Amino acid sequence: MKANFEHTDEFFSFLTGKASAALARRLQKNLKEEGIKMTSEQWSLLYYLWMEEGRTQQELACLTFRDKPSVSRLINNLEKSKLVIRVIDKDDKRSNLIFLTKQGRQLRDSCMHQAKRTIGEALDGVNYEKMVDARDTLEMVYTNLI
Amino acid sequence: MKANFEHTDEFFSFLTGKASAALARRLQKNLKEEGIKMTSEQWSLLYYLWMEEGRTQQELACLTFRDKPSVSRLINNLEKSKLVIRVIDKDDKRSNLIFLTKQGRQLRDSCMHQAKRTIGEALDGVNYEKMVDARDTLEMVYTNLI
DNA sequence: TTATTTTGTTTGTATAAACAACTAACCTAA
DNA sequence: TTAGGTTAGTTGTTTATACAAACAAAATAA
Repeated sequence: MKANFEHTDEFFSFLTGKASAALARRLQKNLKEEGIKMTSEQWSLLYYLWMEEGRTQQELACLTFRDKPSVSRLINNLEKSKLVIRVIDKDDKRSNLIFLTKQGRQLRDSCMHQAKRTIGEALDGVNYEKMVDARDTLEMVYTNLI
Repeated sequence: MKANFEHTDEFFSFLTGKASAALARRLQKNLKEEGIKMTSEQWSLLYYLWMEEGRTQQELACLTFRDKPSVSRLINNLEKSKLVIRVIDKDDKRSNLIFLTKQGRQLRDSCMHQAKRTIGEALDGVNYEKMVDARDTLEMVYTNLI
């Protein structure tokens, strides 16, 4: 069943994604305040490595909703910053396994702290259930478009 | 009153903005199917020019939540594509007034059609009120971060 | 085994973003 | 009227995105 939305402008803010863009900017700013020079995109990739290392680029691409070239280049920059390293998988020489460096591992706590702070700032005064609802709605939009 | 959200991952999808990214990709794809080579970013700027021409770059920056350099370069590309022209404001020589070309004006109907189609696809099966709620919640997040 | 397809990654090219630094035009106030 | 500040836009630099095309390793099929 397809809804009949006549008013494009009513959902224009979804097209722009301004809320998530603002959130990304704020995260980057908060990290910078802590002396951490890291983009929100790099953060989002490191997030999954802090949970578990040794993932392939393919896995990271799926997890972060990026295509493979984007992940490849993000990792280039993270390698330049000495936060991760590529290790060729012995069992499948096509794959790179991505590991954190000691330095990358050390950033985890302060980065997660700043992420929580950022989300706290974003959700100031926002009803929790409404937030969960919004997330679920966006999730549905996303699956519609995959 | 600051909410205490312990679980960062619960709101991770907001950080990524994957829904709006997917929507932007789909719009671009739908436009391409119509033979229109245009980015979603260009679309979002043209949208406001289709409503009213002769806006300044500053105005367009505010309307589309971009900074001035971003708008400047978007307009460079739109000029290259012969869709808009810059006209220096006689009353204030600092300002450029942005007008559509004949070609840019002609694209309006088919572009708007594809935008409505895209939104229809995105909102397939999504409850209208939930969508309005989600938009309002995101609006609040945005204002928290400005 | 060899040929074909699939999978994981990289490279090429174009577009766009943010931030900082800059120029030019305008305004205001001493 | 001139000095200082503001506003509008551009340019430089770095980072990130998408899509297409390439490449090599692995899996599959003949």
